[in-house]
Amino acid sequence: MVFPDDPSLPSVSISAASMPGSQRPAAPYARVKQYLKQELARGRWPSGALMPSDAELVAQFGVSRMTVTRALRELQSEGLVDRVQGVGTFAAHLYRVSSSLTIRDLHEEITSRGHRHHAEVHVAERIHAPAELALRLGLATGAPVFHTVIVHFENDVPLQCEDRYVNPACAPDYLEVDFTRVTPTHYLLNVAPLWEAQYSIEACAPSAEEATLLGVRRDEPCLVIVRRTMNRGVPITIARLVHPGSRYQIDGQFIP
Amino acid sequence: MVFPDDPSLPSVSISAASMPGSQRPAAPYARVKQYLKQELARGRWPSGALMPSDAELVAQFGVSRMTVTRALRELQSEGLVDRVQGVGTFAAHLYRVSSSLTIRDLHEEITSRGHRHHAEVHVAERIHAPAELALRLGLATGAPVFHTVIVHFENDVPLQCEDRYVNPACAPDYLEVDFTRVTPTHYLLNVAPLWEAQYSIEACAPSAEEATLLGVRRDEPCLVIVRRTMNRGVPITIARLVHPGSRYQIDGQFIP
DNA sequence: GTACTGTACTTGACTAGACAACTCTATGCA
DNA sequence: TGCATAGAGTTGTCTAGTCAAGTACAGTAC
Repeated sequence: MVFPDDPSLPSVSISAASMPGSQRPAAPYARVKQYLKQELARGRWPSGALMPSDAELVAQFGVSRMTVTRALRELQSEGLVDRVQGVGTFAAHLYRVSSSLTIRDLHEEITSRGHRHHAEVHVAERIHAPAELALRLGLATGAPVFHTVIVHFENDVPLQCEDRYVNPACAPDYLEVDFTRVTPTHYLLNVAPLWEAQYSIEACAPSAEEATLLGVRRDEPCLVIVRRTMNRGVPITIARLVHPGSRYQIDGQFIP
Repeated sequence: MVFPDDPSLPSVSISAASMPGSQRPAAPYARVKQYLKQELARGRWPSGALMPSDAELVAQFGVSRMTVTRALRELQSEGLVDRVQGVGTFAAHLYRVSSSLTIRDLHEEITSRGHRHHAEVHVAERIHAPAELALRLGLATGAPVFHTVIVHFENDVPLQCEDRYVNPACAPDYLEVDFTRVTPTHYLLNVAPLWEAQYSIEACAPSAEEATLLGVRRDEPCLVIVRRTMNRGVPITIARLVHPGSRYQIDGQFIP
């Protein structure tokens, strides 16, 4: 993906190789992939249409089947084609736009903007889980659970109120951590490196407590992310992240 | 370097294959991938640590290098490892959680929930682009632009107010379309199959007009998605999608 | 000490062929 | 007509090897 994209026709690899400006001729699998992508964008195969078979592409490009397969497998993982064993390769139905949403560690996000980040810890306690929380953390009712409420500031302006419950089995010394120096996200990523996460994003008004902590009015719309993470099937943490709507937005992009 | 501690001998694929419930023995590349994923989750290789080389994995699993390469390439594309030519494979720095956010066509999303979808077209016009809009659509100031305002209903409840500007060059007959039958998203995907998209998600109060169209109060927090899509560098459309916070949320998940 | 060089090791990419699993269609038989 | 079957075509996966390109390090000449 670092290569300059190759607008030339797929067959004339010679010209691409002898281009004065081009660094290196594109790898064969990349040429096949680029060709298919371009023709898809051009509308050559409408949604659901049958695309050339492996064998046809092998003949067309004069490469081995492994090379064609790699190009098609990557297109498949990008959601651009559907392959059905025994049937063929089809242009994907693009009625959904799937994009990569990166939820970064807030500290990293703020400092990468060149701003100052600091945090205030308002609650750091060990409680007994009420029924609903216990259920969501996969614990017994009344089992001990860690609870923190932390407000994060960007250049001394409150940006996020983080209300978090943590399964003690995953992070026994969670409450020992100095959260003015390390964010819970960062700490938990070290304790349990790989996650599965479910999240929801919604707009709603803050609770009275959240409004106070964030220094906003109760009718200020807030962007709320609720995230539940698990490691190998074991729930780790549930976090409710509340952001003033006027100060925070999520940006993303999708490049096919 | 790796031989001393080897807790799980990967050679015992027999047990997995002879499991009564398991359909089929996992493919070799999947076994390699699964093994590396599991050990990464276990913390065997901390962030940035050197992982086994291709050759070591070939010897360990008794498979060919193409098989090992495939497993590692997929892990790389998932962001779990970093490979550096001439140096080796390293456990990735996981200080960010990247997840896939799928923005589906609203009609498909509603009907897949088993609900009814219908749309009301409030504006469908051809205007002359003011300066800022023209800039964002890559056109000259005053150039013609299509503009639609459509409200989408789920079971007769307003769910989304869609305010959209379209580049006529990409969809000359946009205004001819019956948007009570086809959503603009769906139509534009047929006209221009492949997208690059930029979007932002934020919480804010609706405008007076939006509040009226959606049947909510002006202080109801709304989830607003602004999306700009392009095809091969040409801007296609800019859409502002406003949803009542009490009726809409974005859900997503991340599975490593 | 410094600069160069050769060697070993690493990942990147590809080939030619093989077998398996699956789907669809045409054919032959009852 | 209806059904079973054989064959052709497709994707899924793997092997055993090759060459290329990049990095790191030890040894050597100066």
